[in-house]
Amino acid sequence: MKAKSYSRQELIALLRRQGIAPTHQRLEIAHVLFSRCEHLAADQILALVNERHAETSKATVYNTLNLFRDCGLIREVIVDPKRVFYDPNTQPHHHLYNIDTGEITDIPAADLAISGLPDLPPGMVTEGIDIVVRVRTL
Amino acid sequence: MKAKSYSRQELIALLRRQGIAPTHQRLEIAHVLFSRCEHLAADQILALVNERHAETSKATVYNTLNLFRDCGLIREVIVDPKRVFYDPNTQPHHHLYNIDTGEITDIPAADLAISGLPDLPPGMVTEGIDIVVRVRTL
DNA sequence: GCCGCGGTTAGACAAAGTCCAATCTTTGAC
DNA sequence: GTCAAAGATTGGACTTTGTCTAACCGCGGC
Repeated sequence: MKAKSYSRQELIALLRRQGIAPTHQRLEIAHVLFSRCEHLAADQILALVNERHAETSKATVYNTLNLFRDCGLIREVIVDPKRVFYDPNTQPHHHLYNIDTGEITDIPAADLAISGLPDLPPGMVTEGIDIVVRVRTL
Repeated sequence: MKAKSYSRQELIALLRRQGIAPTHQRLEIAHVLFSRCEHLAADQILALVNERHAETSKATVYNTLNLFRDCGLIREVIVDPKRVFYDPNTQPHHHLYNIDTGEITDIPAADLAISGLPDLPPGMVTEGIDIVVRVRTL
């Protein structure tokens, strides 16, 4: 849960390292994503980015999120069939999902072990293993 | 992977046991779901049910799937942000998801163990733990 | 036969996300 | 700094998945 506040220069460097041109809009979106440790959906990001003055369109938010995802800067979290959440934490970890509140919490993968997984069919590679612990409030 | 073919009477009994009135449409949908061991999305079920002669509407398919889900007859599988899949297998199990083909395969939970899960915050109960192994074809 | 109640329906609607062609920025070469 | 090419952004139309609604159907009980 590094709530690190990235400087403009750090964000620019972060994007350039992935070969991404650091446009104004992308920096705004990166700032929203990386300066807080939440799991945000596209519409929330759109709202946050345009909070002060509207300058980023819906299309750009989606383009940018997909770009960041493809570059491995962020991860998609698929727990709610209604919308995708984006996770700035790219460390191996899993999720606790509160069905009632919609709240998503990280579970570090470090101290977690899964045993007994079957062998993969030949010609397949594991992209990742996602564990979602679905909880309800009593 | 019981590819059991349920008789009409068995399906009726199955629904009645859950207090569900066995209407024609519900039986058709139950038949499609339980007579094959696949993970189907709502639109696929709609198409399959109306294959011979159209007699079930989109609204009824969605109503019925939600009803079956609430009664525990089927499970939702959330792996693809585009659509929910419905799983007639209610035994504890997890999923292998092929990102490229969209194919979903069951992983029995029996021989699988997870250790090191953190304690839940107080006042919360686990509804279920879903593991998704995302694979790619080489 | 008639009533009432649940189930079904078409179609309108909503929300998430994609696509497109026009326009604007960024960048690298000079 | 200037300029052109390449790349990014945009509004709005569109698609897809799923929900809602109000009318309608059908069946059991009387």
